Amino acid sequence: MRWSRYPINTVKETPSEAEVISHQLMLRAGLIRRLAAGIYTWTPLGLRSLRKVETIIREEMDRAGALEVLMPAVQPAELWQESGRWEQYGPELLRLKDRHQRDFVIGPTHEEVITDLARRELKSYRQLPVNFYQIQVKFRDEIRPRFGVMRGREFLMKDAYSFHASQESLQQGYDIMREAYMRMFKRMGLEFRPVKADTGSIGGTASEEFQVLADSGEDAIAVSDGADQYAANLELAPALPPSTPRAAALEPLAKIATPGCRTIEQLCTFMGVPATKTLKLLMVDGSEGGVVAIVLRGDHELNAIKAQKLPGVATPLRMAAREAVVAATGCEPGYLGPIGLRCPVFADHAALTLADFICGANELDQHYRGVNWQRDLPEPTAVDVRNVVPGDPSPGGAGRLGIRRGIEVGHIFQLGRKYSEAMQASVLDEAGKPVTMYMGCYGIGVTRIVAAAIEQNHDAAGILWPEPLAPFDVVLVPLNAGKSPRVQAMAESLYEQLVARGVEVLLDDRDARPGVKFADAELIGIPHRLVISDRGIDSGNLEYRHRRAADNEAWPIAEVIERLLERRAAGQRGAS
RNA sequence: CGGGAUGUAGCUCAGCCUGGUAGAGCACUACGUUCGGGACGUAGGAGUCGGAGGUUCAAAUCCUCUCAUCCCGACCA
Repeated sequence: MRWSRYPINTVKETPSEAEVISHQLMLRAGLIRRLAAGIYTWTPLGLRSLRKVETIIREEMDRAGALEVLMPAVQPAELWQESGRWEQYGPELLRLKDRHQRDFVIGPTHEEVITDLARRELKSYRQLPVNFYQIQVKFRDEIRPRFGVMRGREFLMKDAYSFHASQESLQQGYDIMREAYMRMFKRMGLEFRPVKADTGSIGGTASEEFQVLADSGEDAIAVSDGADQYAANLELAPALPPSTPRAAALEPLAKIATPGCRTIEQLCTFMGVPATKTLKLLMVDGSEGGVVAIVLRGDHELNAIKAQKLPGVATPLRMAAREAVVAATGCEPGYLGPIGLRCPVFADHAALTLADFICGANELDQHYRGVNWQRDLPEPTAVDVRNVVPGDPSPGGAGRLGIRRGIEVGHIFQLGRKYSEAMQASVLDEAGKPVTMYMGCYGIGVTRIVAAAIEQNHDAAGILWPEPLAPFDVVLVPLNAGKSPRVQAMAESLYEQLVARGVEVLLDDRDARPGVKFADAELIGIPHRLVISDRGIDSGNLEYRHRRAADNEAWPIAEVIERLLERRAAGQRGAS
């Protein structure tokens, strides 16, 4: 491709709307252009990388025996009513009416459509197992789209759905997909971890996410440093009950005035104690009205997923309204404590191991100190409702947990029979009896992968594409070709030879100054760069530089093609 | 949805407080000089100042409404 014939519009200034580095670089390098909030056009350059991601996914899905289909983006409401998600799904589901006033949705996912297809097409256990996949546009009307294509509303997704006659077969299909995912993300050159995950609104049982590790990631993940290799989404990671017994009560119970100490931080500053000696009490809505109290150690955070699974707690989790708190305790938030509460109370394990602790007195500007379980108040039910913190023991049994940030690029689920039951998708077994199929579901955020790759691979000058995802393999940079016929001729010759060898080459034939060409080539992140100049030709060498290298290499002109092919092959194998 | 902020040329922004002929840099076009790390000069094209209404002799500027975009938002007991 000739640069002069290819619309690559780079910009020096960072567009003000971009917050994270991948979004900034994608705009500056001209990979995407925003059309509306969370909705982007992919330019020719950006699309080349997006297609590379797609190709790797397609190859690995095919290798794993999955069959590609293409389902409609617009789906009739009837299917969603049948599965029950017409009511369940919130405003994130974009609904619309056609000219006959019939309800439709723009698909945020395709369980309903695929299950409908499966129940029509699959009649016999002999046709199972089978796995259908597609790479297709989805629309989710996110509350707050941000970070460019990282959390867009419209995005490209690979979704796959497998159908099985038994749980064992589902497990096998799931394992095959897990392997395929490991291969894909490795081929893309990404640093990632599979982590245990919550199944969320999709439902089902076993589930893992594939997280690309990056500080700007929206998800927190708990990773063990031990031999157990444990990794889980923070939402899901269990906090093990402490093994140390509770210390003996030493201090007497005393009520103290704590004016203006509404937060743990204020309380600790006022009292001169660490947050680990305090208790906090959170009020959440109960499932049948009323409120439920949850007690945590002062420095711990509530885990919403764990909390909403407690008996009597409303799903989804909602913090209790101020009025409800006052009605239940006679006190407003800021001074709540577990002593003398009438509502149901749960306490986190860590909160229950405290002795001589400080907690609210359920009176304005008053706290208790020297509080002890059993002696001063009954022990509530012990539960795990907090987020794990760095240093907690790994649930895997070896090592301690650390917290890292990740970008979720893939998610695999064993759905079981949730949709097949609701939509009556069954096949006949050996005995001629209908059996409801087991389903698995496997997603990949294709668009997001491009952003994640940049988030993980960039420097001050621009993008450092993992080679398998780069829009071009090589950029040829002739200097002063307008004045030097031999530079021009050599650049053309190299271009033709490389193209003939199947290399994706970008020839910078613009009449621009060298600095402009170098800066652009680095910004758009082409892995291999070859500079053609009079100076080089005189010395019998051309200048080669890898995008990740700090220095140039001088390559004899006669060897340039072969050496470049070698480097490219090495890079594609992931040896960059 | 609640709170905050911002809408002026393709991009980054100034001008608004204190009303009076719409600006700069980047980008773009032409010409000339320049040519190994985002050159310089000259000339030029480009904006219904988000939209509607109002106040005023006069509105980018003041007022009201509206739309869009961005940021923050259980974690507090």
